[in-house]
Amino acid sequence: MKIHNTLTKEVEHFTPIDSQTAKIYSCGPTVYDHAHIGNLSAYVFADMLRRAVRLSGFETLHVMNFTDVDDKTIRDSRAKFPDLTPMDALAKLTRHFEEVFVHEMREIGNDVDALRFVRATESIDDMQNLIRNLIANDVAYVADDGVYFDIAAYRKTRKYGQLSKIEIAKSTKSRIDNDEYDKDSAQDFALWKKQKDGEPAWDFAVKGENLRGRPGWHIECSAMSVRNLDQPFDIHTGGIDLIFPHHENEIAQSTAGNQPEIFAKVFAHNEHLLVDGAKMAKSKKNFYTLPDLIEHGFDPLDFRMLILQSHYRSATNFSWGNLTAAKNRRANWRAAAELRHQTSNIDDDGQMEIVNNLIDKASRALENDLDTPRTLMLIDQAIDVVSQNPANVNHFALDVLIKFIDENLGLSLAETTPGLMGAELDLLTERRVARDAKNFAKSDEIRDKLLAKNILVRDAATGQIWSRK
RNA sequence: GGCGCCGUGGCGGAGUGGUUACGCAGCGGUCUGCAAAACCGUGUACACCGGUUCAAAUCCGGUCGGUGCCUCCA
Repeated sequence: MKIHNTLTKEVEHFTPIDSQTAKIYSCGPTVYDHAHIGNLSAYVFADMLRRAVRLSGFETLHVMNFTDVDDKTIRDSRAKFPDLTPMDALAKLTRHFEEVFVHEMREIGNDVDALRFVRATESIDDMQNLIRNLIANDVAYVADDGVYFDIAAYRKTRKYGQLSKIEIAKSTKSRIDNDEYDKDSAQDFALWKKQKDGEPAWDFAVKGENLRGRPGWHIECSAMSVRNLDQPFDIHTGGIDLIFPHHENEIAQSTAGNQPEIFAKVFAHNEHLLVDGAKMAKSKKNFYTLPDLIEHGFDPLDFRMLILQSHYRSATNFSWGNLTAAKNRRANWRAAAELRHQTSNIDDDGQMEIVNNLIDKASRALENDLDTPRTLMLIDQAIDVVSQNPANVNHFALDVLIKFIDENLGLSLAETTPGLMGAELDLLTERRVARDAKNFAKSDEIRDKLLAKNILVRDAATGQIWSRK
């Protein structure tokens, strides 16, 4: 398959380093609140990437972290659970939002069972070992308030700024608290922060001293990825906003001193989801969450369809109109899938051949840097072929198509298109009898009843066809 | 200021030198007892200016507009 690599700015052929299993690391959520739908779109991308890698014949080992200790999780947990110890409060808040996150991931069709989740708070030892190693190699130093990465020292043997071409600070040893940077240039960043009042903290022995405190953000991902995937691993994913400083710093931490020079072979970044042409962000308050969408009457999978309709490297604009378009498209796909319950199977080799051909093309599109817009176009064509004439549906072709869609696009078509239940089926039969007797008043009445159950009935030449709204 | 990205029909969204993308919406029609369904048909789109070329939405230069990163951020 091919994938765009931010390191080279090119679409490259991809094969796993060990030629069999692709090792993927995705920067996961900071679990202090609901993710907004822009966050979620990044995870749809990560999920689609893993599916495409599998489609092209490789196994995957896909790790995603929970950032469950940082400024925000500490701030909110202290505010919400002031009576608990800082550590307990932190755990209580973050475990809750982990559950929320996993639930929402499932709802939007991401295969969480194919992921290995890792908590930052359960990887503290790995982070400390990495930091000790950096200190031993003179690319990190202990300051009053914590341990910092020394970019100037790093640049003596390695290149800083592979991804972002960021300007480096002229003065060395310039640093600020809280992972921060001077306005115009990259500066030393915190690897470890000494405990402040009321903060959760871990002991950290460095050169006979206990620097009790907690890890910086960047070191979390460096430690967790390498611990679970070894180094170098294949693909590192994230939103484009993580290119600098987060991924740049991960590379620096993981390639400094006596460590391998390559951290990850490919960095794959997704563009942002926009609202009114601007980036969705918590600080701007211009964001929506999944519960917002559900409240407006949309299914989480409508959101997935919306994301798939544009390429992951193009910024896409979110609007209710666009979401409606995605919803309608998905409804059309479901209506086609529902034909498997209500039409006779026709052994039409022509349909099978066309569908197989389109699926082939769709596979190639997905393997070509996740060309989902093109994939959707091809699926639309296949849907047309199979559902054009309800009297002539090749069920085998339809099943093959549904399976392809569910495995590679994650739209849960089979699951979301169950057959009708007893009472619903009875109504349908009643209506057919009424219609046959030309009792249209009654048949229309039953049609309304079914509509009230969100079942739409239409009368094709071959009989009634239903679909769920 | 530094480093980027983008401007396509009503809304989204592909395309990257010459051929209908596609979806949703709209419009016209067919079928139907009727129908919100289905089916058929339907859009002289590519920010602007200049250049290259037999030919440009597609390449080059410029202009205008939007937007992202450079604090945390998917």
